[in-house]
Amino acid sequence: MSIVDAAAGVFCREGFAGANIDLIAAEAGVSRQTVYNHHRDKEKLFIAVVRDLTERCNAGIFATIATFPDQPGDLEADLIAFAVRLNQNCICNRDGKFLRKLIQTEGERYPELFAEWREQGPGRTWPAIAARFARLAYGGHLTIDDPDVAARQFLGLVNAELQTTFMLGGTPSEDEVVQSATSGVRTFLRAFGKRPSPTSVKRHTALANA
Amino acid sequence: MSIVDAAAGVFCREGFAGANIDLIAAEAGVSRQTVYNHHRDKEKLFIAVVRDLTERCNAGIFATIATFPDQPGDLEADLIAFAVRLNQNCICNRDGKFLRKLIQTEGERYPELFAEWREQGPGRTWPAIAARFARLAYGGHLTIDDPDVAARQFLGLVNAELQTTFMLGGTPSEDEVVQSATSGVRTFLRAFGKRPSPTSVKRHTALANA
DNA sequence: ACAAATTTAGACACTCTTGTCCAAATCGTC
DNA sequence: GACGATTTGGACAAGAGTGTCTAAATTTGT
Repeated sequence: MSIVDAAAGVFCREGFAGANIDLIAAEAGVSRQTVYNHHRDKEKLFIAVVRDLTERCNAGIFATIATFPDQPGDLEADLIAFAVRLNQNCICNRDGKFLRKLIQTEGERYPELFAEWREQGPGRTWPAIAARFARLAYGGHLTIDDPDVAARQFLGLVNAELQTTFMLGGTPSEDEVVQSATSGVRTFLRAFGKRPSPTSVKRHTALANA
Repeated sequence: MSIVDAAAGVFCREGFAGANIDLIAAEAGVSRQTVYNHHRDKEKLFIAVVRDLTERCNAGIFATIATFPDQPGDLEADLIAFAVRLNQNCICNRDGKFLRKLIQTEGERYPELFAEWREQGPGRTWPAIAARFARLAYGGHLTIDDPDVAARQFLGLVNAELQTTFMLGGTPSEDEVVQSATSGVRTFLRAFGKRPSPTSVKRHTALANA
């Protein structure tokens, strides 16, 4: 395991102040001196860790966004599968857990560093997801006013059941992820889905609602 | 300011390991020795802080749940107002912010302590909110399958726009809270609200949906 | 005003951690 | 096998923090 990987784990478990360079070195399987050779001091090492996690997580998220259903066959099933992928590959995996925890615990101590994350992360991924929803709406598969809002609500819904687990730093089971995604997508489609018109493909109807 | 209050602030800012008893004493306006007189050691003090926050937050949440709209005049406006109250009085206030941060940062270090919180907090408040939604559904104002799921989705929706701010430990502005609650409730009602039947009061229709 | 309880300031021992230094060992490459 | 670069382990100084102790000061109740 690389030094940065080991450091990520220790920083997450112990926090910045509690993290011990000896322990990081031991978990990385190198001597303490090597840690200091590669990264001048504890703070530089921490910054390297966050940058590394941000990059890897972003890559994963964009790769997953690329699998967003464009020409849905069964929209419900496709969205559920997408939500599950997003959770399993980007949010519940090691990198996602670590990055989330570091942001929560040390975000206030390094405003510039995490402002960077905010721009590169949510600032780029949310619009990307919103664009995919806009495309579905344009194609007549959804009825959406504001794609940005819809995208954030989609994420809020499919993670609604996992909040407590996330808070405590736990990893939800595959079952829980599927459960939450399923009920989340169902609600999402009740709000934004087209009303049952199984035949028409190109009609771009807006359903008045009150 | 009491010792426990000062300790809450310092533990939140610095984390458990980084918190300094001298600093806590100074912010509380007492001598270090007094801190040790009241709370045997750092860990006992930390536990006292979490217990205190949990109690106060729970009290606030239940007080706010008591204002849940039972006989809604304008359901949308009533739910938005409720969501805003919940956020302002229980989640965005000092206690809420502190408790959330302590759970996120130290949750894994004190499993029993935070298991207690989980039982007393989400374990009791979520069902309470679900019960209020069930009542609205029973009264014919909403169409809900599973009130527990609906309650969690309601919370996920009205907070959907505030996630990033929460993550970084910030406090959303009143405007942001209202914005998020408004679009969240609108979506919630699109999914669970009764379809436009402005006259009938007691008809308990279930709308098939695909 | 007096006695008991509490608080205070400071000194103190102890532990832990960071970051540096250096000589010996190990590794990679030719 | 030899040479340069890297790694290693250990010692080390400096600083910071915890928790204890004590004698003096202050508060509290009566």
